[in-house]
Amino acid sequence: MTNRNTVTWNSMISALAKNNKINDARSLFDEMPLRNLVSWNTMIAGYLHNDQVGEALKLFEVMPQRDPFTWTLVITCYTRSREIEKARRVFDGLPQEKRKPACWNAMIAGYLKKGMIEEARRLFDEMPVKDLVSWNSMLACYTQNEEMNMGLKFFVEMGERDVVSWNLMLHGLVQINDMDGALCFFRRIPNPNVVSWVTILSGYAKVGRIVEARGLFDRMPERNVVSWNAMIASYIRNNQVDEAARLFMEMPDRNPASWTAMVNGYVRCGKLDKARELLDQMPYKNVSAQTAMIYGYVQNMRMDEAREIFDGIGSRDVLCWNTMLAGYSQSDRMDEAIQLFKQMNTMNLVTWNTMITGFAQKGQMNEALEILEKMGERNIVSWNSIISGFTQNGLYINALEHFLLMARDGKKPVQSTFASGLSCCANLAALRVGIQIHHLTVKSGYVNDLYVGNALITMYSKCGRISSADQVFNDLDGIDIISWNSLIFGYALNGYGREAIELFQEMEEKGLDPDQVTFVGVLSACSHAGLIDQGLGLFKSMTVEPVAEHYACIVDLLGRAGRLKEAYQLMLGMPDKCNHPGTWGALLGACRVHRNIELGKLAAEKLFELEPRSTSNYVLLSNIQAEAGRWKEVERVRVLMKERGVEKQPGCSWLEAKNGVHSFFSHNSKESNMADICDVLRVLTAHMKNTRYMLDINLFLLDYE
DNA sequence: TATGCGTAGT
Repeated sequence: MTNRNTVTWNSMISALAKNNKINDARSLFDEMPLRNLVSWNTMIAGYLHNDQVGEALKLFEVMPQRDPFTWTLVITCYTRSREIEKARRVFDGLPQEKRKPACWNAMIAGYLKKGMIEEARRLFDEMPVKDLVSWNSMLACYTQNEEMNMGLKFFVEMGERDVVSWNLMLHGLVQINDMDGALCFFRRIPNPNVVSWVTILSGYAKVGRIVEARGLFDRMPERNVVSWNAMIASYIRNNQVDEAARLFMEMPDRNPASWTAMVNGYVRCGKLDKARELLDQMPYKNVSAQTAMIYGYVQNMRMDEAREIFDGIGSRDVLCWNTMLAGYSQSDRMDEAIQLFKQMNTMNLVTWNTMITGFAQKGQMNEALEILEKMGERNIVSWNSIISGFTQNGLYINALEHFLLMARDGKKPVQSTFASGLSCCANLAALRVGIQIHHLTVKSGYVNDLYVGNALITMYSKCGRISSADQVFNDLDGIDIISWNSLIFGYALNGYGREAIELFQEMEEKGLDPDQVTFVGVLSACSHAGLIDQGLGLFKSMTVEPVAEHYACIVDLLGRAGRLKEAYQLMLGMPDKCNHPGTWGALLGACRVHRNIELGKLAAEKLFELEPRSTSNYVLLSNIQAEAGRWKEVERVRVLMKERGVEKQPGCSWLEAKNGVHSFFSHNSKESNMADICDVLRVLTAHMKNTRYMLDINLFLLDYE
């Protein structure tokens, strides 16, 4: 059947496939006059080489006969698509005599990719005939899973070693950043080849030792395109894109990886137009380079250009889809994200998580939950996205519920989970739950994480346990500006103005530069504690550019002292015309306390303009007018509210007692013992009548109605 | 003369 001619066709197909010209290879395969078994195997191997597992399997289905080569190829197909069980079924179905060592080796390699070292070892021990590739495959299981102690033991036990064995060990040492060990090893390799050199070179680049990497590159006895690519990638890794570009121009020949590395390099340093220029010049564009370009556009909010590249890609992989999807999801364009999502036929965990994050950011938590339900396997990122989504949308109880559901799903919280959970407790003033989560962070070893520590400071502060906040602050191994700011805010919130200022001074003495947030904290501390002069002094001596929030603090501070005119004057002098609701809100609040109707009206009108749907502004103005007995004006505000479709939200508060959180709404409270509670309230109200709270009782009654 | 599987590097 086979003639000389068929062999020639076969070798041409193989050569084309190995040079990534898979479509040309297929054309030849279809055209050839006489195919033998080797032709089919060659074509399947070609598809595997080009990462087209689906096409490979299609050919396998229709081929007329099979041999051990074929079976090895099929096992590799399944291990590449991470379907290890299918691979194993094929393997188990083979009769003993057809199980060549390569077949076993392919199976071991499959377990390696899944990190299933024990399974691999069992198979390795069962093998009747082991060749050097078998030993190397097993060694790779150890070195690629950072099991270097086992790896070294195995390496020593190996009767025979080749340069692949040495290179595997070398790569393992590089992966755990043990460059001293790696260099030692490299020096002892009997005949290091270009792979050995590239491995050690990349290792130095990985730990930032770019000069040593370049030294190795210059000393390499032979260089191929991968060596050049590795050096280019090293420069890009270390933010030296110009040096990389120089090498790119110099190199004798380039492959798609060279181009992709450079496109990626320009994208990483923000030179998008350079990246695009290169991409357009690429002789054979590949999906990796195009995806890098899409990523660049997406990160810079240039979605139209990203889409243009995306639409021009013939065969997209899952990374490409996910990059485009993340672009829409991050720029709040969920409708387009959904469209894309529906068109995808291969997805992975990242795909689903991207959708969750997108919905969560838009506040569409029901949609986010729907995705969580539908996805099969979830990871910690899926749960974190849901929990932080609820947190950021103010749905703290739901967030904490899902904290528990996550545990039921068998996933352990990490830093960001704890940060979200603690933030919920802070906002709910749920001290007991907060303390429980604190214990969990200790148990799981995250208590010294800076994010967690800072969240703990805020949690204790907002729950009124300033001493605990202080203790967390002092116990943290390393603190940053956010830790300082959190504690300053904590003191401010709890009325310890002087302590907040002291902390601020301590921070300055330690040589730390306060930022804008620090000043908001310390100014609000002055305001809450009535430290007028200190506050004004600090404001004048601020080392950062004042922003609206600082003005709001000062307006609040002056307002509380009754210095309304001064506050208003300050606002007029703000750099850009004051459009900050918080500042006007502070003024309006002060006008109510000090009964300044004219200024209050002015502030309110401005606020209606800035946030027409905010209930509290209407209520405040209405209260001011009511206190002055100007009922017609009160009526006017109520009509205004109706016209604009603003509805007063029912008042709500909650507190935490032994057995959970109790919430109270001004209507239809869920509490069953409401009658008892009202009795107590009446007693307290009577008591308050004889105190300085008397002033506000009429307001209380007005709201109560 | 000449072809296909499994292990290492960008």
